[in-house]
Amino acid sequence: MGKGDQTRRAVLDQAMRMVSAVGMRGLTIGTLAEATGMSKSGLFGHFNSKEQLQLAVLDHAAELFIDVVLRPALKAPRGEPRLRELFERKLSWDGRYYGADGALPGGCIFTNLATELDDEPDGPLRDKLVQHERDWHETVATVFAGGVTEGDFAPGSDPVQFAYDLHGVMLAHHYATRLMRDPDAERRARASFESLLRARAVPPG
Amino acid sequence: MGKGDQTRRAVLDQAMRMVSAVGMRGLTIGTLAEATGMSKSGLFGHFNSKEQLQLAVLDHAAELFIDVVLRPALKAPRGEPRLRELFERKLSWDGRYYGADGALPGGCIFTNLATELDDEPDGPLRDKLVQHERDWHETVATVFAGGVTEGDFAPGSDPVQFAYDLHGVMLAHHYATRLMRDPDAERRARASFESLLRARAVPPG
DNA sequence: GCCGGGACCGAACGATCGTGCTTTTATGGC
DNA sequence: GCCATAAAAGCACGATCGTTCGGTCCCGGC
Repeated sequence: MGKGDQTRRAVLDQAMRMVSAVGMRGLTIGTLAEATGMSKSGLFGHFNSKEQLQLAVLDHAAELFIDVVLRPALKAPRGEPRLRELFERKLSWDGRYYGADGALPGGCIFTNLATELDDEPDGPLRDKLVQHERDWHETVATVFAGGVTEGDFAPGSDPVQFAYDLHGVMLAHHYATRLMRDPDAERRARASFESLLRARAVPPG
Repeated sequence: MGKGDQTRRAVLDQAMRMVSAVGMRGLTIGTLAEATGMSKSGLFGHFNSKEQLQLAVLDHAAELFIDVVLRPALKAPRGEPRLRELFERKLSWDGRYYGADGALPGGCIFTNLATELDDEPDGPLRDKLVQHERDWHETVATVFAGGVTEGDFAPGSDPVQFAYDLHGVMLAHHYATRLMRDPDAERRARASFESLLRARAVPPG
């Protein structure tokens, strides 16, 4: 990895942190340059436009998400254990572990971007975010469906509805943690998660 | 109501629309002036600072929310009917009715501001939003608790946990509608809502 | 040891930001 | 209809925005 890639990666790390806190609209090349100790033009040369910088940040975050949430969770045993692992890792991603003073001081960067970009006209940035979100929900639905075939959840359960509901739990947790600073947020999120599973428990008999 | 209040109100209406779409950070006095057909300085004179404009927008939105969601819903009969009315009106507020080409083309302004301001340091704007959100969740919890004493829901149900869960349903609906443009979003939200109630149904016997 | 190219910087651009000041125009009470 | 006052406009300010250009430094290949 040459000098260029190294700097580029460091810049993207810093940019990702800033975007998680202030969004794409709050990210400016000037403040990013200052935060990384570079000149505006020197930094700019790595991306050639702000839009390409934004796209690179999104890709960078997606890679991190796959590394620390998705791939490790998919190593857990099929069915309910894998679903629980996915939930726990996503919970950490949202707040406790990678939030605060971690890689994402502003919380889940995708959640933040979702509400920032949802009213934007179609474009490369919005499209990329939607694609990433689509992949994520599909993964959740697939993992849950695996739990159905494993006999952990009631047959006939709708995996898409489960992914929808679980995402609601995640969003509520993000909201309660970051805006409301509710110390019970994590406990409440776990309670909601257990309710979702209980509602899909295999019927007795 | 003098001329001043009249234009001020018209400006706030327009500002609220814009904020719902582009957030407080995306709202600029220049574009707001152009959208209302005024000069920057003429508009500025009504608020004397951008922060006061932002605070006024938040108050304006809170009044609208009380008018079209809260107050009408509280006229419904105590218990489950009142809770259902609250849910339906909040659903309309988020997307169908007041969204799109209505008063809030960018969807629920509070949801948008929640993710935009959650990482901001404490200040008048953030504090005001948190206060409004606190009031809202307290109302939901209280209305649900009324359902418990009415015998519509299982005794021992936790109203705060219910408010947390319902908020998750709302956030998931907002997300599915606005970012993902999921045509099934409303149906899924209703399904989630019914699940929340079913889990709190009075036990048989 | 020279040279080409990538990495980076400094300065500057036009545009737009929020915000003052001064002046003109419109309004409402008598 | 006059007149004090409120409302709106005009203009300018320093700062910052994304972006461009020309130059400087340093490192690897010949």
